[in-house]
Amino acid sequence: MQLQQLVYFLAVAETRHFTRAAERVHIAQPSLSQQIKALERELGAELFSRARGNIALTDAGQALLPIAARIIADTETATQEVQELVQLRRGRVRLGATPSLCTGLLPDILRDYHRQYPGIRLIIEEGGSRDLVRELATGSLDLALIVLPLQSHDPALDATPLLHEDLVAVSAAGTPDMPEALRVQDLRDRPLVMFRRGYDLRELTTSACRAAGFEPTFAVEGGEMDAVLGFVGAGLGLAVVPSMVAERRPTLRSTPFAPPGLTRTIALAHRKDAEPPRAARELRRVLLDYVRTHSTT
Amino acid sequence: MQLQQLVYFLAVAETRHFTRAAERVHIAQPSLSQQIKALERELGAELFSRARGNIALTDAGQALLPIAARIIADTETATQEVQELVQLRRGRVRLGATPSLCTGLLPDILRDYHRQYPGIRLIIEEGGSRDLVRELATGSLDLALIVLPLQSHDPALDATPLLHEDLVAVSAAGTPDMPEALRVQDLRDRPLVMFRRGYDLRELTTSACRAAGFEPTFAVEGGEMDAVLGFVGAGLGLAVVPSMVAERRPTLRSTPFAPPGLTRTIALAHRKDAEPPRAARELRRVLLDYVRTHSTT
DNA sequence: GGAGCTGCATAGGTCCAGCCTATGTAAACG
DNA sequence: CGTTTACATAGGCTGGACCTATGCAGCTCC
Repeated sequence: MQLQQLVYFLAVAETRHFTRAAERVHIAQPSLSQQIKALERELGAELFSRARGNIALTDAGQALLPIAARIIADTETATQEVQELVQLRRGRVRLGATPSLCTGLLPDILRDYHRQYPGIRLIIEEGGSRDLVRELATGSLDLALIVLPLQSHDPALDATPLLHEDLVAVSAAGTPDMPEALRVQDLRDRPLVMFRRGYDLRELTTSACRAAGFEPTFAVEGGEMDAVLGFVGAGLGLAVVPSMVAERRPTLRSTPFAPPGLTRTIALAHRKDAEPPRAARELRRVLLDYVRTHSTT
Repeated sequence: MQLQQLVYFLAVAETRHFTRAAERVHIAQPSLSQQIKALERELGAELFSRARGNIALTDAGQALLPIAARIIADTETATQEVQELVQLRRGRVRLGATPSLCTGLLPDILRDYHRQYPGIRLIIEEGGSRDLVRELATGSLDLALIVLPLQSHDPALDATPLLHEDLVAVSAAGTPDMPEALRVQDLRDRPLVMFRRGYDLRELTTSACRAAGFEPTFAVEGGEMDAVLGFVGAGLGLAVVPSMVAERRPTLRSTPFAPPGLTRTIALAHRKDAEPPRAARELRRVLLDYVRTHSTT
């Protein structure tokens, strides 16, 4: 008995037609006839009654059918099971994240993940949420940490909220007139050091100002997180950044916002339509575990 | 993937030894190494860790092991299931027969058959020839004992004449004016107890009367064999039944028909286009044997 | 009714895969 | 350090799985 023969048998049983079954399994019809005949010879029983135009299973065929189907299904699960293991031994995960998360949250998590799966290459794409969402959609990312809510709400994305980040204002150590807590409208009189276009923090800050009734003024504009913090340290102005980032720069003064404060929600997103690769699912698990463990503390 | 490869894999997994595994499956050791390697290549993962003298399953191998074992076990049950059908240890026969045969001929034959093949379920369908022929054609019966000639002659049926039944007239014990032998035209003056529509005996009797030039009159009409015989016993009239049936009711008076007599031919029919299942072929053989043996006596 | 069509079976040829033997190689052991 | 053990590799052989071409039975359609 051969697995191929069982596949052929199933094809004939389903199509009730030798010629069409042969097409389905991509062999010539005589080859299929031969193989079915060989199987019948080995089992010592006819499997089909070959009435013209009406191929039907004999009782022997009916007895074989469920077992053959299970065998073939098992071969597929077998390869799949092994594949999943293989994919965790070597492979890659392409993860997108906002710059602030790349420096804040990710290092610890990626260290854990890499310790568990040293064969998996980690490919990090740093960018704003909008870019990341687009790359998720095109399939050039497996997972992405993005900021909610999504501007371009894509129903094909599954986004799980992960954590709420407090935003704070950072300023140079000797900046005068800094209150204990800042209100958004206090930013009206203070020039800001603003990130380049595309940063989620830029969108968030400007829209918060507009909601408070004014257009923010920029002392400097453009640059990544590091540059912005550098400009702030040089006294060019204030910047609004996640508290997690501010904590890593003790030389800068960090001022919280007055209640209700300014927060943003980070979510973990992936395409809904395609199951992510095993390595990516595993990273997702590690991420969710990490956040659940550390948010309770 | 090949079934052989899985067998080899299991052998190595169990013996933890390539050379001994090769002996067990009766191939040379290099062939086994090759096949295992081929399987590993196809799955994209090593299945064994080849430490000298200590062959062990990798995690991929462990994942494959139970599924491979199940697949191989399934192939064995598959052949076994079919074998059992072939060897008539298991299965069913669906046999159609006219009511008179069910009480007359069948019990003995079915007893013989069941003694020989106790694993075969016997499913008996009682009905008139016309119904039985239709069920043969649709495949809901394997074999049927029917009355010849067929009204709706179906060329797709193969009907082998089995035996000629003599028909006799049965009457209540005290019925007056009963001759030694009856002619069909004698029925003109005598009301009949008639079977329900669909009974072959009804068709046969009425058409015999019509052939003799008159329309029969019915004292009662409808009912199965038992009821008809009961009505006859109560003196409601005569009925025409197979002699075999009449013999089982010694309380009734049985009168033969004058030569050439009234007979009907019972035939064993099955579909011509599809070979009947093995169990049905065997029942056919038993039936023919029985009739041949007992008709000579 | 025969010409064409459909659809499975058969015939004959090709080629690859699975098996073989012979040999290589690496570890273990006295 | 030779010997043994045991798996891997090399290269040749053969059967079987596949192919194309053809046969043949039943059906349709003019």
